[in-house]
Amino acid sequence: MKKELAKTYNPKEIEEKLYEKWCENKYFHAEVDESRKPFTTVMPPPNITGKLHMGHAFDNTLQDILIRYKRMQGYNALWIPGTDHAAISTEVKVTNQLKEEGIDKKELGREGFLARTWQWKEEYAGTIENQLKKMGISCDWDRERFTMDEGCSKAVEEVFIRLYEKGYIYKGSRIINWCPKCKTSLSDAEVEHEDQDGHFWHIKYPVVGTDEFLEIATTRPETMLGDTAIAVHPEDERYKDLVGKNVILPLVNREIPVVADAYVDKEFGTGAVKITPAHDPNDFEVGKRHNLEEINIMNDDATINENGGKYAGMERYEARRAIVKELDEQGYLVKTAPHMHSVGTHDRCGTTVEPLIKQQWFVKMEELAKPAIEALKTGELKFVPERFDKTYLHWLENIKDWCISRQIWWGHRIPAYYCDECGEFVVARKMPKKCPHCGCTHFTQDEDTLDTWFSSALWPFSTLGWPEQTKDLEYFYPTDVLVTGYDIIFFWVIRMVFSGFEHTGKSPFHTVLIHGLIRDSQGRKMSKSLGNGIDPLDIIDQYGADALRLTLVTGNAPGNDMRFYHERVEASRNFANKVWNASRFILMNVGDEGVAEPDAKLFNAADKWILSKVNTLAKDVTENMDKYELGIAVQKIYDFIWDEFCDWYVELVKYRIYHKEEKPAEADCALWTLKTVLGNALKLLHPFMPFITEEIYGALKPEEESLMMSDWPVYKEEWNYPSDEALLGHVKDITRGIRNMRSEMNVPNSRKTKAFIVSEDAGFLCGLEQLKESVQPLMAAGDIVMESEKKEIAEDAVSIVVPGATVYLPLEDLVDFEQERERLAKEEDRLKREIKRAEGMLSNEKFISKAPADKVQSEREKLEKYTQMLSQVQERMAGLGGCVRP
RNA sequence: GGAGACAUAGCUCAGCUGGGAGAGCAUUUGCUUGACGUGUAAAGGGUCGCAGGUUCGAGUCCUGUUGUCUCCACCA
Repeated sequence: MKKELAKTYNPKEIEEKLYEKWCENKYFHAEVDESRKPFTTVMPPPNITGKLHMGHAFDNTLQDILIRYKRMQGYNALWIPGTDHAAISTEVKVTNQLKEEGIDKKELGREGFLARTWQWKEEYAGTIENQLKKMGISCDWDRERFTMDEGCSKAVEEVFIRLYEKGYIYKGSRIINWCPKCKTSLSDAEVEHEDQDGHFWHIKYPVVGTDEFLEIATTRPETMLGDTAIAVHPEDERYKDLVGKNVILPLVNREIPVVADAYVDKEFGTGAVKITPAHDPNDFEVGKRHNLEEINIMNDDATINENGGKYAGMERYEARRAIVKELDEQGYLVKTAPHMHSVGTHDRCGTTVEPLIKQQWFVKMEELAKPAIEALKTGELKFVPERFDKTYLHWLENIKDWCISRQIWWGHRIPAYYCDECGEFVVARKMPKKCPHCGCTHFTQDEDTLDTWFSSALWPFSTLGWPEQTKDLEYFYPTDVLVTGYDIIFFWVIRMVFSGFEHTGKSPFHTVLIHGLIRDSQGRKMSKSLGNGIDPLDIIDQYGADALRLTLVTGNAPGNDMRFYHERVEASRNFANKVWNASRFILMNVGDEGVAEPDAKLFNAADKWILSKVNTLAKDVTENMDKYELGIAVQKIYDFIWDEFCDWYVELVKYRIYHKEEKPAEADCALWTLKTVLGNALKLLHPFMPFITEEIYGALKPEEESLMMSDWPVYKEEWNYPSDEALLGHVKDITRGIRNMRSEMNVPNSRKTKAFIVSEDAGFLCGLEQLKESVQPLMAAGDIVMESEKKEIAEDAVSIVVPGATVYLPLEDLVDFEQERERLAKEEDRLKREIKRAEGMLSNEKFISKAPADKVQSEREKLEKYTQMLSQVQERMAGLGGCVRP
């Protein structure tokens, strides 16, 4: 049953239909099957905070290419999709949505808020699923997961309890990053440092018992309300006498000691530092060393609390201004200098983070990090490209304990229960019956939830059933490749790796394929605030999913960022159209009844050449795919289809097709080869452009069920035809030479000329003879005359010298002999230079002795070739000499 | 302060383990050739940032240098 294809490719007509077919036939679904090898990957779960952006399209396209490739290779390919609850981000979004409706989140209460957030989740997870489907993503929808679904939640609870029981999770009062807007603690990774213009305020403190002053400098004067010491360097001569003495804290009028601590940099500022243990991580450490009091001066919303005396109730920057003003009025402010400093901000809301001392839950990282470091060193885990090893190792080797508790509602609640009587807590799977400390029977669960990355860290195994030892887990785990952007190596990749080792004893994947960011045409990050984001669905709507996918994977090296602009998608769309039309031509000619495989002896050189080419292409592409060089792989396929198959083979085949009646056997060779080579090319292209390839393949081989489930092409020894490749190489050289000449001389295409091809190579002439009719139109030749030596060729002809042959085009009146002579002289010059170069290399003894034999050999061959060409040119020039026209 | 990346044709970028510089777009000029003008044939355009080094040979490896960007880091 033959299908008619439309004149231009219209993606909309086929994409949805094909995706439905794939789903209906369960092609994306994988089950345990011991007879086959699994290939597993888990999708980095997109946040349910909104629609997918171009980065997601990129990430998922790469994964889809790999999974489709492996599926065709015969692996039992499993790709698990899902979404992430994105704790803080989602909570912020829902809170804002409520605010717009005039509802305060607190009014709703925890339960009400969670119910509302689940609604949000349903809506957005649906949108995301839809978007992924439009992109052609072949993940197993039957296994779609959510980081807060039952199974993932169970895994989270189990991990928390196990880590607690092993002593890796502890509750402690430590200085943490606090977001005053979201009113929650944050991990170090969630804090972004940005340089801001600020001030350096120099303040002098009276030294008790003297009339001296000690000058310090600070960027955050409001924190002086919580100062409990001044620190100087122990070897700082300037301040040696002051160590041990006290100073008066201005405004507050508290006496605080001067301590010596090596943390202080003598060269920086005044060399004396105010110490606020409750509001600075370093000061906190200094405070611990010197047993200093920790005075918390701030409320959770970053207003000053009752410890701030008369500043209590003021917002932090308001307090700063008031304090500076007052210091100035009272003569304590020495000077104010502009100062650029780094300010920590919350990566989700941009609010300046406040370091505060809080009771929080932490994961002790040192031990957990060890196997993750080791894995990279032993090769159990590798990054592509390798340079990300350093990023990974640097982070792990300097890792600090992970603050995992968050003071928000949307997330996994911490399984710790506090006794209502004595306040002691119990970590347990269920609410305990009786307090082991006091016997009380009433408990309250910890209000905090876990960092969103705590659950995504378990994603590669929680989605396969862990903590149960399921068949899925046994068969599909460890997964194979993880594809993700370099921006979440710290957040996610590292945490998955150490979690994998800790809970399953294995690395969760052997390879991490890292990609970059998609930027706009000017190289800027796509962001909501800039409004420069491009919606992948808009692109799909305009150009089709395949064009989008091809754009995302072309011309990009792993790990590098990419600029996205319409011209690139247009180029991809044009390629899709090219494939479509070449296929249309083939389908029109192949006919309904199909073509039987001809006897190999009947193939002509062009057939063998293209079979040989597609054969090596399969081999090369496979190698590139295995090295994750997807951009190189697709470039080779693109070049093959367009430059070799369409521009040469299809053209070379037309003569035989149009003369089918006379010589049916020859036409069949052409048709069979067209169909076969196209089929293989479609297979190779399929992972990149799944829709168009599947559609065409369905028309080309209606007897087969599906392209996506067909076999990946492998190299065949019987399709290796080196001599035909060489012959076609010559034919192309000659054709290009003729076209070039005609173009230069402005010969209209309608004017066909004879072409005399003179060569001493009988084999070549014989091969060419076979292709004569096929090749004639490409050379715009009315006839081709082949001769072993120059005979009766009109004097008024131009000559084209190619390796092994000279071509004469009798262009009669068009030939300007002066011009022809000049051209030949230029050619002679060029060849002489080439010969000189080759001779130079070959006369270099070191080259002969040190270079690989095949390089030396190829230089010799070049020398021979050029020498021969030179004599052809010179012969022609001599022949021309006798007939100079006045 | 530490680490990394990039610097190649007018623009955006490829170039894998070193062996005569490539693509797409843009520009110029032909072509209604029975799949495609979303096409086709041709042309112009590069001291591969700079300086050294290793090598028979460097866009590719090493060192230094300049410029741009990114990440990490507690300099108050």
